[in-house]
Amino acid sequence: MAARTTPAGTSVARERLLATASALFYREGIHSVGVDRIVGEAGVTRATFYRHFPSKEDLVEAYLGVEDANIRAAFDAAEATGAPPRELVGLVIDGLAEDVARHHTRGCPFINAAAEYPDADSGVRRAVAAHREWFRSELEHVLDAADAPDPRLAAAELVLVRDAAMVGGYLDGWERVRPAFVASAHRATGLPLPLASADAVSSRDG
Amino acid sequence: MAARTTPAGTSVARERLLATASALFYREGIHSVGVDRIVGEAGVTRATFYRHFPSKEDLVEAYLGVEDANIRAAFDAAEATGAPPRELVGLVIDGLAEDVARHHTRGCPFINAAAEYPDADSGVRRAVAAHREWFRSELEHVLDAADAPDPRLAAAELVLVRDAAMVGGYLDGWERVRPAFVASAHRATGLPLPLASADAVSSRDG
DNA sequence: TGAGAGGTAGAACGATCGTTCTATCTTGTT
DNA sequence: AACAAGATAGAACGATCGTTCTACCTCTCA
Repeated sequence: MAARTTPAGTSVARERLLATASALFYREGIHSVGVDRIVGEAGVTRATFYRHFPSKEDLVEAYLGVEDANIRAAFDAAEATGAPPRELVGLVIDGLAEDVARHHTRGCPFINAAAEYPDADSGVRRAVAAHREWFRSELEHVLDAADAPDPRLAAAELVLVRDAAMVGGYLDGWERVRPAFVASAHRATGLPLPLASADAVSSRDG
Repeated sequence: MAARTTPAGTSVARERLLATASALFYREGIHSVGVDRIVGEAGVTRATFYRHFPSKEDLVEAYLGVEDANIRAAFDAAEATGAPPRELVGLVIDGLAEDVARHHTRGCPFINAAAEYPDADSGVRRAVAAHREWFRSELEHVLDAADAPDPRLAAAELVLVRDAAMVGGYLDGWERVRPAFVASAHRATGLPLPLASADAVSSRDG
């Protein structure tokens, strides 16, 4: 066999394509962004594109994979703080709020993608479903460890509230949504609100 | 002047176009549905299309106008029952749940449209913003009449929860989302839960 | 050093996008 | 019956869609 100029499955061209496409897909929607735009802004040619991705849809799935990995990493980081379970719930909620406020100002990448892919059997929708199921069960796990009264219902409610926060943050502005999000999220856990967090809810934070 | 074969601004062709496009836009997304599809399924030709709508985007805005009118009509119907304010809140929540369960199984038309129109100044996004603002203030009005403790916050929370219910109903299935929606919605009002409604939450309903 | 394979370049494919064209038909008024 | 004007028909526009083509370049290993 022959030369491997980069580790298997990666290359600078692939990285640039994925990073460029991720930004464009998120900001402008998927069907609105053509392959010409992507290869143009990534500084590569169409042939290079199709050497790394069998089709545009594979690139879309890779984009969702990046988003999925980012969120998993954020959870891992929160858990790595070693905070006690009850505190971890607060960290997670704060982290979700921070994420919506700073990074996901154009809504949820998965919800937005699903809006453009009506076929539930498509690869994109499968990726969306898999991500959402992981997210829900991860929340349930965190809530269960914190002795929440009904972790399953609370996790489902948190998913709801977080979905809404991303949508509302995009369409109505985060500053208008933040109070409702914080109030709903903490109440959804079914856990008593720690004083420090209660203070954060009403006055400081950003 | 000359013949007016139909009332100003309407015609059977226009009605068919709007009805057909509304169904297609909602089910399959906006950019995914071409003018060919629309005129084909509506049984008219392109020239007819462009005689009634200056461009495809005008048709999209008309589609959102229909959705907006439908929801306003539902509110009017609920208010026309003459139910006392406190009961009206329950009627509205039940109505929203019913709507998600039966009619809006592919998510929220406005949220989905916004996912495809990143430009906040576009006509589509303006229509989305106008609808959302009306919806929020309508909820606030209903909650205020029912003596909710904080109508403004409660309305914002209800919008959040309803957004999430539509998204979640689409992506996760309504039966999985319903309990979380009902619980979150009633708690968001800040009002005590009437016994009859509490019963409905835990057992009956559909 | 040259063989060989993966990466890159840029033109070009057919299909479909939203839009516009001219010609024909329908309809109420004169 | 003749006319004016809106509605309809169907071909056709240029632009862009996702995809594929052949030629060239740039490496590692024999």
